Amino acid sequence: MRLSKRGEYGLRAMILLAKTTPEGALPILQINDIANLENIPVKFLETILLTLKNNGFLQSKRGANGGYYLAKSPEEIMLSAIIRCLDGPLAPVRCVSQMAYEPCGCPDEHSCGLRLVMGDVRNAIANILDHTSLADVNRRSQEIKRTG
Amino acid sequence: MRLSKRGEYGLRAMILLAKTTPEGALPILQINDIANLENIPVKFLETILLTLKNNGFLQSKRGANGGYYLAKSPEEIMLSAIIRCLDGPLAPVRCVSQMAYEPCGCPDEHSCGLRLVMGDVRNAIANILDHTSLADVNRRSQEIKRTG
DNA sequence: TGAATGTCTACAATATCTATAGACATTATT
DNA sequence: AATAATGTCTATAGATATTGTAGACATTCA
Repeated sequence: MRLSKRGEYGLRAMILLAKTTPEGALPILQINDIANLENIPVKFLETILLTLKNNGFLQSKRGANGGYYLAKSPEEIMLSAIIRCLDGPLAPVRCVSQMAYEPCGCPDEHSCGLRLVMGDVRNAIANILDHTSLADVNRRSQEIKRTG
Repeated sequence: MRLSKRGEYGLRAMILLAKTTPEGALPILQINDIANLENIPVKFLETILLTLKNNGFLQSKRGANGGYYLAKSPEEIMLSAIIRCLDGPLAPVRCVSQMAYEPCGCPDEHSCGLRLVMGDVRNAIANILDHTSLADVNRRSQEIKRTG
């Protein structure tokens, strides 16, 4: 039930970009800066950000003073979408996956007890991650910093 | 966020054993039978059942007419325990794991937004799996069979 | 023009997962 | 006692996924 490093790094990078996006600004960050701040191997981060870009989460500016910035507002980017992009389905087993369903081969999938429970688990995970945006994450972090 | 084959096979075997445990009986099943019924590679299942035995989930009888049976009542065996035994921690990241905590290296773990969200995810998963027993799984399956 | 950046593809290194091999120990049955 | 049926245990092979790197290229700014 684990988030990969790719997924974790991607999320951290996106959260950082969202953090530095105050009000409709265009807060561009360079790969190197993100890598340094978050302690991520540069070349690995490169491929992650590129994937995120090619899937519409980021935009970029090339050349000197280039960098990456969010393609949408931090309010609109949900954690579930980022994780699905980098790590694949949220579901613990394919036979309850929305994005990558596959039959699991049990004699009666409809009444398979394991499948029913794993469906609940999938929903529990998705309910959180589908409703948590990058902005939510940073608000929550800020709130802890204020209230302890 | 995926359940491994080992985890899945182990759960299926345990659920099957629970299914055939009606009332305080000693319903012994052999590796071969379980493997055939659930379509699991025999030698792989061997190692899984052995692990489950060595961790107190199963008991066994050796020799001719031997086999495996549950060490406790199906009501008492929770899915979370089986998964932790075969697949490791439920938590998506180590820094929110109960059974295998590790610091993730962010500057302030206490206020790390990602950690807070992943903590919620961990709890959502654990709340389901800690409260679902083998007996629950089979009851649920039965109910679907009755009501459609 | 040159330096700073992102783009892209391939690949290397490592880890993990899945599965199998095979020698051994125990028990029931005859 | 002999035999066959079973579980026990450890090692390891094979496949796949993850993590990370290399390097040539394209674009932009100054």
